Amino acid sequence: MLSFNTDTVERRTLFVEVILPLAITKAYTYRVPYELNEQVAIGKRVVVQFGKSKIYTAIIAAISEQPPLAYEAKYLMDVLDEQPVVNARQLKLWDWMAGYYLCTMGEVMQAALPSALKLASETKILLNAEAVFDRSALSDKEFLVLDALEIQSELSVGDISKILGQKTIFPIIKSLLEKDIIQVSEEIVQKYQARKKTFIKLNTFYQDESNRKELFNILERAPKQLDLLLNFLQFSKSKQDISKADLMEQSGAGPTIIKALLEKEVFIAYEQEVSRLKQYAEEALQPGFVLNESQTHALENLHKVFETHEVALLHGVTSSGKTQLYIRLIEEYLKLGKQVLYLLPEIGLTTQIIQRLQQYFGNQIGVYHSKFSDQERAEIWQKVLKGEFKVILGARSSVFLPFQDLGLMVVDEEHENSYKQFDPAPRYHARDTAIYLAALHQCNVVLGSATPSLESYYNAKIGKYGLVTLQERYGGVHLPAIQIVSIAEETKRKTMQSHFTSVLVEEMRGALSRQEQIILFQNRRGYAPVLLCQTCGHSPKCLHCDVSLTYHKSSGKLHCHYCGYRHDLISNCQACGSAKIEQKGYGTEKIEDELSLIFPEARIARMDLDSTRTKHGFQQVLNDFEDGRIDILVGTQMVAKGLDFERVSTIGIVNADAMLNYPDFRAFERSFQLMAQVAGRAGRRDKQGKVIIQAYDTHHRVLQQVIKNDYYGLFETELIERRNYQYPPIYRLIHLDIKHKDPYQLQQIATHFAVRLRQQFGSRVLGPESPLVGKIRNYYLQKVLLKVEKEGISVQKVKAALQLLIRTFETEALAKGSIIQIDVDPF
DNA sequence: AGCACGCCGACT
DNA sequence: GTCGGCGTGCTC
Repeated sequence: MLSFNTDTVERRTLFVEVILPLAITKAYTYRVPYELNEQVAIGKRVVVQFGKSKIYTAIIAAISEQPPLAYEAKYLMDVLDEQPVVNARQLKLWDWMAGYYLCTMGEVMQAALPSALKLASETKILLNAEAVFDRSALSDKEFLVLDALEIQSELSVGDISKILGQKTIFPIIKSLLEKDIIQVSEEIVQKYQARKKTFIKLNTFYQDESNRKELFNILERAPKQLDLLLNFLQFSKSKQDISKADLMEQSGAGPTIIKALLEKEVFIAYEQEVSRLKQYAEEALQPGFVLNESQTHALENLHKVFETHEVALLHGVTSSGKTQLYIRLIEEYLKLGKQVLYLLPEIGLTTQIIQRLQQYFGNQIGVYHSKFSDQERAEIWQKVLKGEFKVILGARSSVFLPFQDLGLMVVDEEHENSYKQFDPAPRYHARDTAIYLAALHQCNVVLGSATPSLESYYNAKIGKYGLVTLQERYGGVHLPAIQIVSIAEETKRKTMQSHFTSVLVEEMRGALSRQEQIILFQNRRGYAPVLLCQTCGHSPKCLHCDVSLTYHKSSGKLHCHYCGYRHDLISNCQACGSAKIEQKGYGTEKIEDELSLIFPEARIARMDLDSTRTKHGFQQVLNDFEDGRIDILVGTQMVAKGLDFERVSTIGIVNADAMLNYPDFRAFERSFQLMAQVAGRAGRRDKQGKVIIQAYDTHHRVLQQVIKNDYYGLFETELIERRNYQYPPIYRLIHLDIKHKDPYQLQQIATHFAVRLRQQFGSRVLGPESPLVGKIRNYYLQKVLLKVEKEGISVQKVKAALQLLIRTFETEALAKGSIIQIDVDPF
C-alpha cells in the first residue's frame, strides 16, 4: 500500500524576518527548521548566528513562506520563548521610532529590551551568590555549566558553548536564569545619588502616656530640652516625618540640644531618602485624601477634555496638588481594568514617591528605572507582559514595556529635558514617544507641568491637546511676590551698589538677618564676557569661533565658551598695543566677588559649569546649600535644576534684560522657563517668597507677564513678530559627528558648516550648539548639533546641502578631516 | 556592532 | 621585506 506521508504535506518551509540588536538597516531572513515551525511567532525571541561566529538574540518581526531569492538563508538556531515577549504594538512603536529618530530597529530594540532578555555571545554569565536551589533537579548540562562557574566565576556565552561542545546553549542559560542560579553581568552605571536626610522621631517608649509624663518630670531640670520636646510634639501633629533641619528651624534649638535628647534615647534618628523635587515631599498623600475645590474642578475638566482629545496638558502651578489628581485619575482607569503608565523624570523617582504610590496601589504597581539591576528589569518586563502590574511608575525607558492595554499615561514634569535621550541612539523623547504609543493603544495622556514646554503649550493652544489649568496652590501656599526694579532709575539716583539695586541689597540683608537663603541668578559664567580696548575698540576673539573671549578670574585666562579654547590674559591690546583695556559686562564670578564686598560675613558660593566641573562638585554645592552651609548661591541656569529650595526666601535675577534679548528664540524660551521655575520655587511653606528682578527695561512685555504669572501669554504678543520669528519655533537638531585628530580643527569644521548653512537657509539654521569633544580610539569625535527650524525648510534639503558642503569641503582641502556620520534628529 | 580585506606608512 | 593602523564593505 502506498503510504501517504501527511508530514511532508504539513511541512511548510517557513522563513522569519528578524530584528537584530545592531545598527543595521536591513532586515535579515532566516529559515525555520521544521521542528520549530510550531514555535515561531511574531514577537518571540530567536537565537541566530549572524556573520561568521556571532550569535545574537533577535526578535521575529515577520513570518513568510517566500524563500529569499538572492541568497541561501541560514537556519535559525532556536526559539527562546513560549509566549512573545514583544507585542505587535511595540513593534509598531519601534518602527515609528526608527523612522522618526533616524536609527535602526535594532538600536531601538537595544534600548528597549533589558539585557537579560538579549543574550549574545559576548554576554558575561555570573554565578548568583545568593542562589538557593536543588542540585539534583539540574540536568547534566546545567550541572556542567554550574561546575565551570564555580571554578571560574565568570564565563562568556562563547565559553559555555565550548565547555558543552555545542552551539545551542541558550535554552540551558535561559533555564539557569529562570532558576535564579546565574546572573547576566550588568554594566556598571553611575547611579543617581539619592539625597539622604536625617529625621527625628520619638522613641516609641514615650508614645505611652505615663512614660511620657515621667519623661517630662525628668527633663524639668533641662528646660531647653523640655522645650525642644514640646516643640517636637506640637510639630509632629501637623507633619509625619520631621527632619533634623526642620526641627532645628521650627524650635530654634541648636544641634547640641537635639544631640542630648538623642543620647538619652528620647529621640531616635533615622535616615531617609528625600526628593530633590520639592513637590513630592510637600504633597502629603494621606490615605483617603480629599481633593480640594480647584483640584476637583481640574479633574472634571480633564474628563471633559478626554471626550474630545487624546492628550491633555495639565498646567498646574507648583504645589497645586497634581500628584493627588493623578492618583484619582489612575484609580478611575484601574477600575476600567486598564493599565497605567506614570512617567517621571529620573530625578523625581525617589523611594518616597514610590512608597506613597505603593501605599495606594499595593502590588499592582511596578517601578521601572535604570537604577534597577537587569534581572529586576527583566522581571518587571515579564510581569507587565503577564498583566500582573497594572500601574508602572518609571523613567523614560518605561515607554518600552510590553503593555497590553494601556488606558492612561501620565507624563509628569513634562518640560524636563531628561525625558530626552541624547547619547546612544535612539535619541528619543519619552514624552513624544508616549504620545505616539497612546495613539497605538488609543489611551489618554496627561502632560503635567508647572512650566510646560513651549511645544506642548503650543499644541494645547492650537487645540491639538486639551488644556487644563490648576492655578491654586495646595494648602494655601502662596506664590512668591515678584518685584521688578529698574536698574536705569537706580543708576540715575546713584543708589546702585555694584550690580545690585538698593532694593535687592535691602531684601538680601533682611533675608540674611532672618537666616534665610538667597539665590542670585546670573546667566553668564566667568568674570567679564568682553575685553575692550579703549583706544582702538578691539576685543579678543576666539580663533576658531568668532566669538568674544570671556575673562575667567579663577583661571586667569580668556576662555571661549564655544569650543573651550583658552588664551592667556592680555595686558596690552592685540591690535594697537594700548594698555587701556576695559572689562565689559559681568558674569557669575564677578557677581560672587562683589557680593562678598557688600556682605563680607555671608557664606557665598557659586554654581556654574566652572565651579562644579569636578565629578562631585555639583553634588557638593547642592548638599552644602540644602544643608544651610551656604547663605547666598550665585549661579547660572544650573541653580534651577529641580532643587530643594525649602529655606530659600529670596531670589534675585541680576539682569533680566540679558535673558530677554537672546537672538536665539529657543535659548530665550529656555531662560524664560527657567526664570519662571526659579521664581515659582521661592518661599514655600508658610512664608511668602520674594523674587526681585533687576532690569533696565522694566516695561518689557515679558517681565510684565512674569509678574502676572501668565508667562505663556507672551508668545502671542508682538514680541515674536518684532523678532521676526516664525511661530512656532520648533527645531530639528542635526547631529553631526566629525572625526578628526585635532579638536580645534573640529570646531572650525563645525562652525564652517553652520556658517555655510546659515548663508543658504538664513537664520533658521542655528548652532553649532553644545560641541562635545571626546576621545574615540586615537581619533577625536566632534558632536555638533545644528538646529534647523522644523517648519519652513525640510531637513532633507539641509541634509543634501550638508552633504554637498562636505564634498566641496573635502576637495577644497580646508582640512583633512573626514565626516563619518550625519545624524538627523527631529526636535 | 564585529569582522575580514586591503591599503599605505614605519619599523625589527 | 612584514607589522599594524584604519577605511570600507558585508553580515541573511
